Amino acid sequence: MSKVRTRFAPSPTGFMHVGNLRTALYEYLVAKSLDGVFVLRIEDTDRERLVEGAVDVIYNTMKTAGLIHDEGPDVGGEYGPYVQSERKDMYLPYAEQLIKEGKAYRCFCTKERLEEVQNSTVGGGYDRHCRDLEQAEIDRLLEAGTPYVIRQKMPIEGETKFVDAVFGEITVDNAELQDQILIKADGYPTYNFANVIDDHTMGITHVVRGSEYLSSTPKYNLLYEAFGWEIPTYIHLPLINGKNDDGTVSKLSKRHGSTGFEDLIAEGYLPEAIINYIALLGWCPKDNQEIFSLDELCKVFDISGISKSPSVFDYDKLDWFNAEYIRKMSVEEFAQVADPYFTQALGESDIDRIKLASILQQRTVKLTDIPATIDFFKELPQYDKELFVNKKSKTNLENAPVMLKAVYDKLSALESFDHDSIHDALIGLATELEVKNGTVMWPARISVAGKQVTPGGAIEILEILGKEESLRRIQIGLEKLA
RNA sequence: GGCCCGGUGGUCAAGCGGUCAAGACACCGCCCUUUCACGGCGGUAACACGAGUUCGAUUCUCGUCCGGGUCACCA
Repeated sequence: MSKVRTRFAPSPTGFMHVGNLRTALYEYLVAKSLDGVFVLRIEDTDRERLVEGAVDVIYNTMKTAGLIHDEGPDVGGEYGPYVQSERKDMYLPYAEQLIKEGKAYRCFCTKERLEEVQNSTVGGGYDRHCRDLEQAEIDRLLEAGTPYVIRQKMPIEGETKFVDAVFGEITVDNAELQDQILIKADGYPTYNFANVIDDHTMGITHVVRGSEYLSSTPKYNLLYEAFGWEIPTYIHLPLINGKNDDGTVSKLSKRHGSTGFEDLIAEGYLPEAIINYIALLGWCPKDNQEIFSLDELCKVFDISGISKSPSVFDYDKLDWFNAEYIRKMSVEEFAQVADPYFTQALGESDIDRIKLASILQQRTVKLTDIPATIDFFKELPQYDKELFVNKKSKTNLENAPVMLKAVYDKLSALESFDHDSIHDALIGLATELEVKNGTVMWPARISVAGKQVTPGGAIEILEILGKEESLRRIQIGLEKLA
């Protein structure tokens, strides 16, 4: 059996939709799980839609996602070129070969005529007007320089069957198929034609793509058959939908939230979490494991685990994956990915970022949540003294100032302001005063943070803030309660 | 509209003729606890519907309904 080869063939639009990324991921996994080769091909034949720098977006996405291709425009390979616009001269000869063999023909119909036919025919579509023109007529039109396209002769009766690795056997009536255009009037191949030529000449064995191609697959096969080429294994993937406000679902799009890989990264999601999540959107391992590194996926991925029914992209679940990945990091790693967000909230302050990271790591879901949760370190927010009241901690406006004053005295007497010293001092204070720990801790934490919900407890915040700033803030709290 | 595909809790999903129908996310409750989180424990919640086939259907067949896809000189 020949070596498995898959390809990812994106158009450079400057945007990598998670649906596309998921397709790329599965292509990668199919190849890697079968000891095969993963190819990147850029499909840029639509020159009107060319976007500056769009190819770089593709490279960057693949790289940060970890989907390393074995062959492609940037790394080369035996089957180049890997950019479709550089292959444009390859296609016409193949189409002409088909004409010679009587399997395709030149169609001189004008767009106007085609439109008319479209509207007058019951089912719409082309009427095969030029399919059997006299040779003399063809020669005359050619000599007159009449523009033409090249169409493939599709069978008029019967049906075409094919087997998809996911969806099983699918049958389509040939009557559904029109004489498809291979070469456009401008000499460029159509997408479908270029695709088949490229996939075959690049030795692609497994075609992995979205299920929107399911019903056009017979067209591809008829082309493979016309050339006498071996038909690749098809692996069609269920679509990814988004949930609308009214509860219905539709194709995942911007209205559902960020759908681009880069957008998700900008929103504070980790590449590994995104990959892990989308891997499970339409595929399930035998043992229901959920957390997978890319390497692990390569080992356990199996085509039989791909599902047929479409799925809904769930940001809540993505959040969970992201939080899981954050918690799995070392403090140092987390501090590193969080650093830009620390800076965003704190500027270039001298706060110990490792300490900050250590209290933040367990409670961070998305990196972008960080600034809002730590901005109080930079500046004590305005807050209402009612915050000092907490039933569970048994604090109220009467005892809070008493506690706070005691905390102030105790802390100002401390020589070293590290975690253990502060801990012992405050816990000791609670014991001394015969109150529960919370009764001391609550006012202390509120006074130094100025908000009800904080990352870490009073001790952690005090330590990070340092003695001087802590005392200053407690003083402010005392004044507020006075 | 024709054709193709799909339909298990709110979401992702296991299941492949006999199960009290897994698990995860979300949600709710309890515990832990100096807040929030983390962690632990528990809970609510599903086979779209109707006929068959069968001793027995979530699993097989057909129909209905619902959802999606596709019908380009776009990719």
